[in-house]
Amino acid sequence: MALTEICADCAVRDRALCGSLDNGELAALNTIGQRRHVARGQAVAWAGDEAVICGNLLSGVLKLVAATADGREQIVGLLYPADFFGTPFSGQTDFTIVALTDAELCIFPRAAFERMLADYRRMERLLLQRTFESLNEARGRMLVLARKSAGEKVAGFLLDMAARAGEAGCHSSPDGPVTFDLPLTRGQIADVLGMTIETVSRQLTRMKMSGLIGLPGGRAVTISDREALAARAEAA
Amino acid sequence: MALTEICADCAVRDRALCGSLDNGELAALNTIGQRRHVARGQAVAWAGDEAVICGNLLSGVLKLVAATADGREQIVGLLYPADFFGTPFSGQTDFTIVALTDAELCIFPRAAFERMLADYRRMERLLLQRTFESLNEARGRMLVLARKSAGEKVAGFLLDMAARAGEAGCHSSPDGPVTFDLPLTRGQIADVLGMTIETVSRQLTRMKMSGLIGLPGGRAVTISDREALAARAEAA
DNA sequence: CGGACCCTTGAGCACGATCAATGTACGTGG
DNA sequence: CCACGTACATTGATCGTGCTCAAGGGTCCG
Repeated sequence: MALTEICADCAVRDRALCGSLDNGELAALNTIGQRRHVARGQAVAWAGDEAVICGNLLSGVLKLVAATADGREQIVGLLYPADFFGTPFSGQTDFTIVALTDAELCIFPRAAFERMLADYRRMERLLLQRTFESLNEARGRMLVLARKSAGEKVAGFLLDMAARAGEAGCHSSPDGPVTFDLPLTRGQIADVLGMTIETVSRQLTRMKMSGLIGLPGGRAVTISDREALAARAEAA
Repeated sequence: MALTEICADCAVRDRALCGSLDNGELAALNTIGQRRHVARGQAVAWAGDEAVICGNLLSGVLKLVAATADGREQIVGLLYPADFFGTPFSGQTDFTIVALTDAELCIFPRAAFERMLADYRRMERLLLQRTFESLNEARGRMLVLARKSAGEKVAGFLLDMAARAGEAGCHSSPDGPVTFDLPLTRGQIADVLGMTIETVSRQLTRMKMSGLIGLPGGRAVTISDREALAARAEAA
């Protein structure tokens, strides 16, 4: 199956980096890329290993994990469909990438991808822009991790997830109750926010008691009072 | 004074982004760049403002600051000579940039700089690589901020600063006591590490008591036992 | 000498981590 | 179909790190 055909039916065709390529260029991409499926929990890359691949995420969610020598973990980034992963020009990967859900990837050998960047300037430019965005996001997260309280962290996280769920499904109800499923377990939320599973749980129940949110069960969350939730995300 | 002359005597000529340009290209750069001096404490850019300039740091140290609505601050990055600052392709700056010491900048209008990137591919490539490095550093810092104890944070910070001081002066004494001046006040260290001024001070005196370091006075620090300090930077 | 700024040290407290028990949902095999 | 195992979530009790508030000392400069 030629990649051009694959690309034609690619779920993220217009949003991924390769959206900047025309059909002829996709044919070239064809020769070096391939699809791969990873199961939930499976690692895509290990911190410390040589960086041999990079690519785009087609479906599912990946986490980027940093860890201390003694096993403490911190999720330093989440990857959603159309996101690029891997570190071109870098000898080794600094972070472990693990699939949080079953996921589908479109991967390239790093060296070949770097040559491609040289050939397709629009793609390199796009990658530069995205990298700046990631950098800004990471820095913003540093403020959250270091200076925000548990309540602020969880409230802000819920708003982020609601925004992401909204832009996907786009039920377009700007206010009023919105319900969606969190793609993460409590433990993973804790890993993202730099807290413990118990504190996340307690904060969620507190917000339920205050009427800010509803917890219908499973991973579902209902934003009942977006205003108040936003206030809690900023309050000291 | 032509910029080419300026560039010729530029302190960071071989280390900055523009090190990738030849003399003819520097002449072009000449037409859009200019030097600027900023005093200690003075801001170079404000978070939320439109991003109009970017450039290279020639001398001094700058901080990149994120802040909450109610005034809590976090330093999300430090800039040293030869570092690039600013966010090309982004409408507004997300972080405030302030000079920690008197500093000298080489600044460009953002739009003009973006056009330059299009003309000089080596520079764009270099910027992409540097941005990836910054991203990795920011993510590594997320782990520190969220998961490390006060002692680990301070120990790791001292080692970082020692490494930086070493590569500048390069007294090349790999082991054995090394003495250098911290470029930051206790308060600024606290802002970098996500803690309070008091906790930083207490940790430093603890390390002095343990014989890991010496505090000769002023901003000076002596690394007496690098091994033990490194152990404390990793220990739980 | 006075004031500004930075640093150190102490006492007390609060937030969130830790330890522990129980509850809930789901899938598997007897 | 129910018993069981696993993984995830909730809730409680207790503890400790690091923040807060407060006082005092050092250094530099006008």
